Amino acid sequence: MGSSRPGTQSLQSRTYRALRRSILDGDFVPGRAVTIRGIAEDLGISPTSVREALRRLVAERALILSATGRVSVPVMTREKLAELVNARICLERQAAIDAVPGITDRVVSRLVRLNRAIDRAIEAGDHRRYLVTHRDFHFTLYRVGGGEVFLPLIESVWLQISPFLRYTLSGEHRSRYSTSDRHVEIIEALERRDATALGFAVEADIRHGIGALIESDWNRPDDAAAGPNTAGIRTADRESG
Amino acid sequence: MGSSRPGTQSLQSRTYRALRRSILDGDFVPGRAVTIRGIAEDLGISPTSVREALRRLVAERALILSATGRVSVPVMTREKLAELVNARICLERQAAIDAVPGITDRVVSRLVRLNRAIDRAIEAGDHRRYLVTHRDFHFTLYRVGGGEVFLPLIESVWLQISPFLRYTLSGEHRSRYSTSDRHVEIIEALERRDATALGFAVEADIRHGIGALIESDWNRPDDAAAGPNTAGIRTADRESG
DNA sequence: AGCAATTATTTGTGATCACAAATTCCTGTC
DNA sequence: GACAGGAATTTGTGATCACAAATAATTGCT
Repeated sequence: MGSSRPGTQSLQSRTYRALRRSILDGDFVPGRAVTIRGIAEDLGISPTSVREALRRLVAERALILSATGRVSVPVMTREKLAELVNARICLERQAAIDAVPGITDRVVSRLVRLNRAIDRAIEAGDHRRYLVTHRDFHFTLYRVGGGEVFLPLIESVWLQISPFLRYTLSGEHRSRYSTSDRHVEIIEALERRDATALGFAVEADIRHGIGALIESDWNRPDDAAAGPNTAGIRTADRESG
Repeated sequence: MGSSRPGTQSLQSRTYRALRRSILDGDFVPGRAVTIRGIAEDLGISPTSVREALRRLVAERALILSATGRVSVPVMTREKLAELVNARICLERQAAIDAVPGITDRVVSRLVRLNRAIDRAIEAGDHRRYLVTHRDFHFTLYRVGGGEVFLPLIESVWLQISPFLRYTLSGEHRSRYSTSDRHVEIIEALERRDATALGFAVEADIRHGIGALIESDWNRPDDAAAGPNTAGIRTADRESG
């Protein structure tokens, strides 16, 4: 079909993954307009696949569709952020608890390793690396409990938070972040296979990690009104991490 | 754009809504293959819009995309159903609790009215009417708490359960269903504005309503292998209910 | 200069088409 | 009759195009 060699995924799917990754990595500025043709040109492909990729991201609430059919990166509101935090707590606590029966020492040691990588990224001030490793830590845990149901739901919530998270890691916010402390609690609960403690640790991690921003001056002067996209969508095509 | 008069929604969006409604109403049999061209012919439109509508439903996990690009109605497994029930409990308990501050007597009386409509539908043996009113009852409650975050997540879970629910209302299963009893508990908790009791009532409603099926002989001989779609997709285009 | 009206451009929409992969149907063989 | 092999059909994919709505740019007027 089309022009794909066997083994190669569809162009639309690769486009989707590239865009999603860019969103998760914080390359999409809230408020910016995203045009089909703009991305199609950046990627050197026809608008067809881009349209489908964008619509998929709209369906996952990573992007929003205006009444006139225009796609853009959603702007965060306090109410929405509070709801997203609630959703994260609901879903991720349950996903973590569901993971407990499947936890092995191997998984725990991997989480310990990822946690060290997170600390290194924070110390080095490497935003992107922090986001990647932090994401990897959480999803490594949630993946243990199986979950063709919970994971997509959680991913949708992360996609909605990610464009906003960009702010948390740039500038003065970074110093307030001691996320890894809570990760240690998570790891300790896992070592004891203590589901209840794990649930509280996950909730605390989320609440302290993001919830703190609700009351802070996060609504900084927008670089949102900036021009059209070209946000450096990296086409690198690896399985989601 | 295209050929739509102003005020009319896009064809793709109407197609999506029609398909989603059919899924929620139980017209889609698990395992059945859904083809782009098939639906396009049924609806008398070009494949383009249908493809986008289908992909959106795939993104929402209402349908699944095989490795070869084929779209079909997912087949339920015990594990997945257990996960879906867990997800419903997580999300809907929270959504209900979030609704409590916004509950008015007017909402409560509407729920009472809907609950009576559900009972009537059960007595009359009207499956479709039962599904519609039952859905209306739950989402009327969840909508009170605002929620541009929780509602889409809950809708995704409902879409995943719906094709399976078709079984619960046909044949011998119906007699076991006394869903409305739990709805009364929900209403009583709402009248007292008792968030904690409400949470338990919602959980009980979900667990008893669907959870009972996990242990029952729900995996009846499939009419799944039946021919291509043409499942009577009703094109009626009203705002989602 | 400030603002409204008009023109030009951009952008989403949906149809059509060519192509190749996947599926189905038919046939021939054992 | 069951099954493998091959032709015919179906199906998804992605590009291209015409069109109209929406946005941006320009012009003209006060």
